[in-house]
Amino acid sequence: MSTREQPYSQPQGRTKTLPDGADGNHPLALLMKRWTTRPSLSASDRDALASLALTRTRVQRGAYIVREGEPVTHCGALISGVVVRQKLVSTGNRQIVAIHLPGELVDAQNLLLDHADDSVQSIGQSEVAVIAKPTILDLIAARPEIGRAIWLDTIIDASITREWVVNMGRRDGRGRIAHLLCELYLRLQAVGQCPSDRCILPLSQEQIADCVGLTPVHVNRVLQTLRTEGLITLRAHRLTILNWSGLTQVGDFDGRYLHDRIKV
Amino acid sequence: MSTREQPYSQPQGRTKTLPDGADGNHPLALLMKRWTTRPSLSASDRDALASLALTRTRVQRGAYIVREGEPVTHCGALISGVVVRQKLVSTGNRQIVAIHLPGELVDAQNLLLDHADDSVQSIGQSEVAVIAKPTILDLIAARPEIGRAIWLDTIIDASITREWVVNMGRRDGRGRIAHLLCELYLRLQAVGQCPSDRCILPLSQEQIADCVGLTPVHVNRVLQTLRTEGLITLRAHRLTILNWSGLTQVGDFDGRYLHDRIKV
DNA sequence: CGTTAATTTGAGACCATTCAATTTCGGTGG
DNA sequence: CCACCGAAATTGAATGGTCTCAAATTAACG
Repeated sequence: MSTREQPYSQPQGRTKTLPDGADGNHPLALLMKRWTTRPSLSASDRDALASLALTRTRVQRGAYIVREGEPVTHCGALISGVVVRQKLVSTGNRQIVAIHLPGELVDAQNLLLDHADDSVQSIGQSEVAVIAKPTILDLIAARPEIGRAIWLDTIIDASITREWVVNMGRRDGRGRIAHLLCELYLRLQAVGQCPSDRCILPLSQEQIADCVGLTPVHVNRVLQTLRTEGLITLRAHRLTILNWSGLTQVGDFDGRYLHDRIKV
Repeated sequence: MSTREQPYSQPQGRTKTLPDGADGNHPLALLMKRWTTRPSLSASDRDALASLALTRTRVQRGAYIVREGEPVTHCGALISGVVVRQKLVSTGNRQIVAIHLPGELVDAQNLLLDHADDSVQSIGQSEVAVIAKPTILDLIAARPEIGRAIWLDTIIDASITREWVVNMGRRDGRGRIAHLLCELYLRLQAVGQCPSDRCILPLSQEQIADCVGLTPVHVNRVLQTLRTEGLITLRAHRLTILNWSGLTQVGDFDGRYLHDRIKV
């Protein structure tokens, strides 16, 4: 529900340019790894990606990467951290419409639009590879396979959003939260953030509430029931799945809508 | 909520092939008209579209055009009628995740996917231009601008879906229904189905309920309040907007998320 | 180790659901 | 043209899920 996030920060104040490849990996390494299996990019396509002009930036917790209504000049690929897309309603309440994990494009859908129609905000601290819009559009024009890969990414994002509509429309609080946890667990696993049955869930209860359309108070109570039923453990951002089949049952979860965002 | 739709019909039984251009217009006329303004296709691109191999089919009320989980072999463009995308949950309840109007692609997102992840069902009777998936993919490869047009369409669909998430997550019944009516009114207007402040709203109250995540009973009660407050008239599928600014206020409606799906 | 954010708890009010039963409506055949 | 039928819309009353509004407790962070 929160509208009281971090105060709006100016673009120049929100990020910090880092030396390229500060951690020894290419900033787009996760993205390219993802795209080798499914859209199956050629080696030369991958080279083109690798030599793309980009700025590696660090985004502070709560800072905005894109603001609703702004003209779209850049496109971002998430390197590390977690980022949410969100919209505000007139009462000031917030609805999160998507969660982005490392290796995903943060606002590919804005490439063909003049103005962003939602905001992108960083949970915790994150790193983003920022690429100028014309750079990406030229790349797509020159290399159709990369264009297809990006298109496929937006299609899978859309599929996830549709499942969220189902989640909010036809499941009660228990189901919604269980479903969200199942999705995030699989997606975190796909990007190597779940060594075992436990993972770091970077969302607060208030942010979970903004994902599933409930109040933080009610999210709290639902999580307690999931805990006492032995389905999960969750505290201090550490989520453990104690009973996967039970959780999928409560959440009516079938991961096929995630397509290539999970390991099959 | 209904699971009791028309009984499942076999593909061969559900449609009827019509002579091409039975009404004097090209089946893709609306689509091409839409794409001349915004993605601004060239004349040769439009020619390529006009000579595309397609089958014009009539779809009976309640029949399925795509079934969830099926392999995707075709893509459809809606010529006339109204069609919904939907998913079922384990309780048997239905959630409608999108509404498609004439001139829109019905399952463009499935072009890059192996299996459909939701079903497409015809409200009332409709006509669809069915195009084989390889035909479309070849066209996109040969004419990147058409690929972009289709991509933009999927992006706008995704934007609408995100607004639906907001609608279900952060608005009460009144707001949800008012918002849906505002959206449909503008979109129907964009395809020339609203000569004045009145239009044909082809959804039953039960179908409205499945769009906004409520029960038909509650939709009925909400509609009554909207009527008694002098905002709308709605009976027998005939919707009249009596007080547009009042309705947009109740629905917290800002149509920018519709992008090119409305006339500006 | 203090300060702020996040989580937890309680009780009452309210929105929406459930489950029928009833009425109206649109279309059909006599 | 009327009688009829099934689908859609409407109504009622009781139940239940979720919200609201605090206040208290716990955890996170510099």
